[in-house]
Amino acid sequence: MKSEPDLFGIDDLKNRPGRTEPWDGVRNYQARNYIRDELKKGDLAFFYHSNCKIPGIVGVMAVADSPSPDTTAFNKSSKYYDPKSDPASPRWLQVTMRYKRKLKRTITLEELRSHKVLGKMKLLQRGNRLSIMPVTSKEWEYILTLE
DNA sequence: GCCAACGTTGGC
DNA sequence: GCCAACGTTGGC
Repeated sequence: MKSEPDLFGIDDLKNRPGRTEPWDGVRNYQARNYIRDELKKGDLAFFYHSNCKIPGIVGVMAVADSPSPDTTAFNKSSKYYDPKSDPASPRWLQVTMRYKRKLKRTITLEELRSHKVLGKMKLLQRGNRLSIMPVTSKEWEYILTLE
């Protein structure tokens, strides 16, 4: 799961009360579908810093609840307001994420790209812009051995 | 700051 | 339904 450290980084999550944060504002259908279909309470996720000097994986977090409607879509004063999301049939979903730990070091995008076995990772696919995407268990375990 | 890649919008 | 125009993402 990507986030821009200038806006909300791993330390921001760590410093939140309860070390949790609602992951709202996702406005991409594919990412929405991953929230809806793939995320279960207790699942682990990498925290990825994007759009910054050294993009890469910086930590581990966990899904803290079940997916629920993203109510920022109904809030006219929210930057995530979406008039097409009907409260009776919410278009966008969110999930709460809980801080687990920081990696001992950042595993940079550049480093991830240098490992041939990770070549199929969604994150590394050309042109990928998804903010939420699956990691296979093999990829997960391999990446943690790099730490 | 540039720009490739991608998603969305809206005219037709 | 097509596709040009536009907006966004995000690495570099």
